[in-house]
Formats: sequence, structure tokens, C-alpha cells
Amino acid sequence: MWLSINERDSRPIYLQIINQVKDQVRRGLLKPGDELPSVRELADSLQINMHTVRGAYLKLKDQGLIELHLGRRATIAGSRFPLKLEDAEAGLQLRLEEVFTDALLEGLSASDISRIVDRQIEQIKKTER
Amino acid sequence: MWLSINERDSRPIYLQIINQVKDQVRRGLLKPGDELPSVRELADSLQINMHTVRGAYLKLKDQGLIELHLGRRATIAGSRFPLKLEDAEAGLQLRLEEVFTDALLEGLSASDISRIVDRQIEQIKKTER
Amino acid sequence: MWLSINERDSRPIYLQIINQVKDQVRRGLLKPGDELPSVRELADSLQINMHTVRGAYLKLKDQGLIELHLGRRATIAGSRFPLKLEDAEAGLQLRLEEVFTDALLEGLSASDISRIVDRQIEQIKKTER
Amino acid sequence: MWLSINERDSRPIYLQIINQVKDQVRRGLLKPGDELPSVRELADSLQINMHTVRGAYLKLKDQGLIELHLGRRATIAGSRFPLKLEDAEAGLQLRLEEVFTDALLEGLSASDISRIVDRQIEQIKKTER
DNA sequence: GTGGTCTAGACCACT
DNA sequence: GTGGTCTAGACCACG
Repeated sequence: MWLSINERDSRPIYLQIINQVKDQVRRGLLKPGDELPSVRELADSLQINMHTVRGAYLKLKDQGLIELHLGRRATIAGSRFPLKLEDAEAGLQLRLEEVFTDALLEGLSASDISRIVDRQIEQIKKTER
Repeated sequence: MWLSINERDSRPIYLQIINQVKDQVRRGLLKPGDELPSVRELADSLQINMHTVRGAYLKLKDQGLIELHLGRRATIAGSRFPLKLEDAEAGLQLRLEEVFTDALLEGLSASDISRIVDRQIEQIKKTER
Repeated sequence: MWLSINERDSRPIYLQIINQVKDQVRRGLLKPGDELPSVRELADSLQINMHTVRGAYLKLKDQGLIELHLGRRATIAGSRFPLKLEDAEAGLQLRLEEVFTDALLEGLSASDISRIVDRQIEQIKKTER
Repeated sequence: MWLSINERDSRPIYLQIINQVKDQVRRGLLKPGDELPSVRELADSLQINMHTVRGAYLKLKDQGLIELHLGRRATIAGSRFPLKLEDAEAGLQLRLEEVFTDALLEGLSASDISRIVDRQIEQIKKTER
């Protein structure tokens, strides 16, 4: 488990933790059953407060990504998809609209966007195999 | 100018305003020189606090999307791209990574994502012409 | 909004708050759109810490019962049932098994239990009308 | 004695043990005088910490359900009901209120609940005969 | 004024 | 040692 927080990142620390854990799960570096660092350990190594880590873990639990056990370390949850796929698709669409709008207003062209998107989707497909 | 705020949207009101203005600019419904409603008018019609509208307008000004004039209504700015394209591309990549990670963890496949993305990019290209 | 915490209750304070809010929603004393006391107000009136109240509100939000708005008070959410009814039924069965087992081991007979249960269900049906 | 612990169950391990012992007593699978596995045996077979098993046994003893003997295995106690029946009834009512409130908020109707409850009480009555 | 985030330090229950 | 709960006090962003 290697996590880091970026002081210059404007997003709150707990969100950075959440996103990094999600990322590692997506990349397959963390698999169901794997243990996460204890709240205190991670807080120490990141030089942040225990409660900040705990807050991040709690959110991850509520999203079904990890399991918290009293007296034991948190573990990656078995993957289950509580959301209906159509809801997930609708959510994706809304978020993409916003991202693309910002990109266009920053001067990128549709083909710029298309190129960047395709590159990322290629990478995802590689990981899927 | 038709704006609306969605109570059930988890995002703060000021962001909803910003995003809707951006969206209308992107769609060409608002063009450089067009007037926005006055702070007081918009606050009244949306039933929200004046400070909230003012805050949203200030952020839009900071992003170079609108111009504020003393005693006159705000207007859409002539389009300029203060960010370097490289920065815009880098920003886009980071945001896409997050959006795609979430989509994958919610059970969507790479091809699901690809399909949705392509549909949106098609629409953008139509508008661009 | 009248809430109270019971020092002698072994359950944590935040759970007592959650259960009382749920109860008031169920009884119809709180309806969608109604405002809850602010975190600080409730903390003051209950003589407990702000964060304890906030924790309770957060859980209620995650369960979809209330909505939190930045800078505004929390409100009761419009009722929506994210769980499939079959899941809700399965959960109810498990919880009932435990409750009934304890009651039996404490010396109550099946007819004792039946009597108590029926009385409560009668009351619920009255409220439903 | 067949016990198992469920990793995905959110309840602490010691409670799962307690509930399963209670359940087996209620179903008549364990009768007064029957021996329970030794603390060490159970800890080994469930792959959990000895202290956890010991804690569970201690709680069961406190509730009067089992008897602990120095150097010998624990045994199921002769059934006695230390609580007054009134207290047991009052406790049952409180717990049912909470369970029913949750069920209602999850979208179940009074008749759904009634149906599920009745089915369970029928089963209990069968066992009682 | 209101919620959002973070820090600090404490005590308890569970493993 | 580990998570669960609670308190206390602070600063920031939003309305």
C-alpha cells in the first residue's frame, strides 16, 4: 500500500485517499480480502490526523469498497455492484458532460478530447484482459 | 437566460450556476457580449441568496468567462484561453481518470464507457461545425 | 423537533439521534423538505459535541433519509427505497430471528411474543391509514 | 456444535458466537448439561483469537446461558429466567419498534411485516410443542 | 450562521 | 494494537 497526499492538490485529504484506494483497486493492486494499513499507521506515515484517515475509510465503507472490522484491519470488499448499470451510465454521462464542457471552454477541440479519451480507454482495455 | 437550481443536486448552488452558464456558452446559447441577469434579479428568480449569485459571477470572472462592469450587467467575455493547451490536456486527463475509475468500480465495462463517450463526442462535433 | 438523549441507554449517542429522527419520520412528524436543527443548535440543546451530531446526520444522509446542504440546514429527503423489497424482507427476517430468540430465552412464550407483535402492528396499520 | 463466523457480517465476532449458541439452545440442539468446545478448540477451528472466544463465553455466562468450570469445558446451564417477564416484554417492545421502523422506512408495508412475522411465529410454535 | 474539513487527545470495546 | 465513540477547538467555503 503506497499512498501519498499532495499538499498542492486543492481537494481535501480524505478525498485524495479515497481516490488513491479506488485507483489501486481498479488497477488490481488491491484485491478483495487484502488488508489496508491501520488507521493509525496510515495517519503516521502520511503525517496527518487519525480521524482524517478514518473519515476516508468510512466513506469507502459506505461506498461498499472496503469492509471495516472491529479490532481488525480494514479489508478490500468483494466486488459487488449495488447500483443498477443504467444508473451508473446516467451518472457517467452527467460527469462527462461537465468535464468535456470545461475542456472545450479551455480551448481544446473535439478531436483533442477524442484523442485523449481514446488513449485512456485503450489502457483500460489492456488492464481488463 | 434560463437557469435553475436543483435542490437534490449535491453540488453547491454556486457551482450549479457556474456549470449552467458554462454549458450555455459551450452550446452557443450565450455569445460574447450577451448580458447576464443582474445579481439581484437572478437571486430573486432562483430564490437564493444574493451573495451566492455574486460569488458565482466572481468565479466566472476569474475564469475569464464573463466580464463584470460597475453599475451594468455582466456580459459574456470574448473567448480567450488563458490556460496553455498542455495544461488543459493534463487537467482533462486527470479528471477523466477519476471519472472512468468510478465508472469501472460501479460495474461498467470499458466498452460501455467507450460507447457513452463516443456518443457525447459525436454531439460535440456536430455543434462544432 | 424534540430529541433527547438517554444517559442510561447503552447505545451510543449518535445512534439514539438516528433512531429518534427515523422514528419521527415514520410517525409523520417530519415530512420531506422539513428542516432539521443545525448541527450546532442540536449539539447545544442536547449538551453534546457538535461532531457527535454531525456524525449522526452523516449516517442519516448516507442512508438516504436526509439531505445535507452546504451552508443550509439539513432537510428530510423525499422518500425513496433504494433497497429492493426482497432485500428489505430478508433483512427483516434476520433481525426478527435474533429478537425472537432472545425473547424466548428470556422466558417469553410464543403467544406472549405474538401478542406484543400484534399490538405493535395494529398501531402501525392505524398510522398507515 | 457447529459454529461459523461470517466475515461479511458487520457484527463483531463475539456477538456472532453468542447469537449462534443462543440459536442452538432455542432450537433444542443444545440442552442443559451439553458441553461446549473449549476456548482453544473453538478459536482454532474458527481461526480467531482465543480472547475473542473467551469474551463470548464470559458474556454467555453473565447472561446465565452457560456455566464455566475451572479446568473443564463450559456447559449449557439449566434454563432459568433471571429477568422478570415484564422486563423481558418491555425489552422486546423496544427492539421491535426499532426493527419495524427500519422495515417501514425501507418500503415494506404493515401487511408485509405482518406476513413475515406470522410465518416466524408459526415456526416457533411448532418447535414449542 | 451553516456545513466541511482537519487536528488533538481521550477512553472504551474487540481481537 | 485496532477500530468505535466522544469531546474540544480551529479555520474555511458557502449562503
